[in-house]
Amino acid sequence: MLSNSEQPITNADRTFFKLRKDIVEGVIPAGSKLSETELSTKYEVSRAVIREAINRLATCHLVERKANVGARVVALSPEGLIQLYQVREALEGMAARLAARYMSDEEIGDMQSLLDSHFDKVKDSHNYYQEAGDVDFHYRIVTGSKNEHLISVLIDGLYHLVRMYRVQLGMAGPRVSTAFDEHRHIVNAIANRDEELAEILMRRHILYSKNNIEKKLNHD
Amino acid sequence: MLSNSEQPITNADRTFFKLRKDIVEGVIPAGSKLSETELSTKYEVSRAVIREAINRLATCHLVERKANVGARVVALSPEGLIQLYQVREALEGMAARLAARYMSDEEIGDMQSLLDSHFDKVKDSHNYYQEAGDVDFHYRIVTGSKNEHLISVLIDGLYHLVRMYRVQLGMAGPRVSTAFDEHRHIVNAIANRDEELAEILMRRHILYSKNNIEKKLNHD
DNA sequence: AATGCTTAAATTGTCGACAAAGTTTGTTTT
DNA sequence: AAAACAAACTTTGTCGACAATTTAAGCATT
Repeated sequence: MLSNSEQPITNADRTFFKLRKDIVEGVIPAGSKLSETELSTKYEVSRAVIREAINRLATCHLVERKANVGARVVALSPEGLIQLYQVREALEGMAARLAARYMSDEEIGDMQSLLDSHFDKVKDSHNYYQEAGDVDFHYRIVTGSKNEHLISVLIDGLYHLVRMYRVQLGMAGPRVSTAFDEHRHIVNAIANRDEELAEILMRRHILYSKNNIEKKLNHD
Repeated sequence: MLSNSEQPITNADRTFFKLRKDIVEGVIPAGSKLSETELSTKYEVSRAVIREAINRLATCHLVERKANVGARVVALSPEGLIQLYQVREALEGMAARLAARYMSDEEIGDMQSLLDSHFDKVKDSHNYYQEAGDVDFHYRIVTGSKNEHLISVLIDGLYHLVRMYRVQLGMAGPRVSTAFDEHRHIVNAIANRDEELAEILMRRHILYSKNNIEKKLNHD
C-alpha cells in the first residue's frame, strides 16, 4: 500500500487518514455504522473518495463491510484483543529475528542511543515512555526486518488497531519501567546478532504486554 | 475483507476475482502496467469498478500503486520470495500452535481422514498432492487457528502470491511425498495438543518448502 | 546533436446522477 | 393482535463526464 509515503498526496489519502484517526481515537464510536452520504457531507468530499477510504479501512480491519448493506466500525472485544496479540507475537517475533540478521551496525547504534535518551526521560515523568518511546522502539525493529510484508501488515494495519484498543480503554499503564528493561534486553540480543534470543524475548515482551492490557479490559 | 464469503456478490467482486486470477496465472504478465481505461474495456465494466478491484489487489500485494501514476503488477524476485516465506513461517507457525489449542476433536479427525484419503492418491499419481492436497491442508490449519487476522492475511493475501510464484515458475516439484510426511507429523502434534511441537514442525516444513522453491528459482 | 522549455496527449483523480439492492413503513389478511 | 405482503424510502453499486496531474512530443536554444 503506502508504508513509506505517509504524506497524503490525493484527496482520498487525506480523507483516509482523517477517518482512520477519528476511528482510532473514538470520535467515531466503535461499532457504529458508516453512512457514505453522511460522511461525504461531513468531510466535504464526494462519495467516491469516501468509498475508497472506507475500502482501505476495511483492509486494515478497522471497519467491516457487507455488500449492499454498508460498513461498520469494528467492535472492541476481549477475543479481538487476544487475536490481535497472537498475530503480533508471531510477526514481531519474526521481525526481531530478522532485525538481528539484517539491521546495520549503525541502525543498531542509533536504536541504542535512542533507548538511552528515553531512559533519561523515564526517570522524571514516568508516563512519557508509554506513548512515544514504545511506539518508536517497535517501529525500528519492524522496519529493521527489511521485510515489506511484515512492515505493511504491522505498521499500516495492526498497530492502528492496537492503538485503538489503547486509546479507547484508557491505557497509561504502570508497565512503563519494566517494558523499558525488556526493550533493553531485546536490543542487546540484536546487537549480539542472536536471532534466536531476539525472537524469544520479543515474543515474551508482547505476551506480557497482552496480559497487561487484558487485565484492564476484564476489570471493567 | 471477505475471507469467508468467497462467492462474488457485486460486479466489483467478480472483476476483482477475474483480475486476481489472470495476474496469478500470468495472463497479465508480472511487472506489467495496469491501465484503468484499457482494463475497463477488456473486462466490460466501468472504470470505477476497475479502480476498486485494483485497490483491493494492492492490499494483497499483487499490484503496486503510485498516486497519479498508476498500478503495476508486482515483479517476482528471489528477495520477494524469501520475504514471503519469512512471513509464512511466522504466521503459519502460530496458526499451527493455535490450531493445536482451538481445533475441535471433530475437526482434527476430519483432517486426519483427509490426509488418509490423500495418501491413497499419492501412491498412484505422484503429482496429485502438490496442488489440491497441500493447499487443502494448509487452509485447514489456518482456519483452525480461529484467528481472523491470521486467516485473512494468509488466505486472502499471501497464499495468492505464493501461488503466483508456483504457477509462474512452473513448480510441480518432487517434494510431494516428503511434504506429505511432514503434514502427517504436524497433524499428529495437533492431535496430541502439543502446541510447541506443532509450531516448530510447521515452521520447519515451511523452511523446507522455501528452500525447495528457492533452488528452482536460482537455477534458471 | 544534446539540452531545456512549451505545448499536446494520455492517464489518473474526483464528481454528480442514475440503477439496483436493502430497509422501513403502512396496509391488508388471517 | 400478529403475520405477511406491498409500496415508499434510504443506502449502496455503477456509470459517464469533467478536472488535475503526469507523460510524451515538438520546438527552440545553445
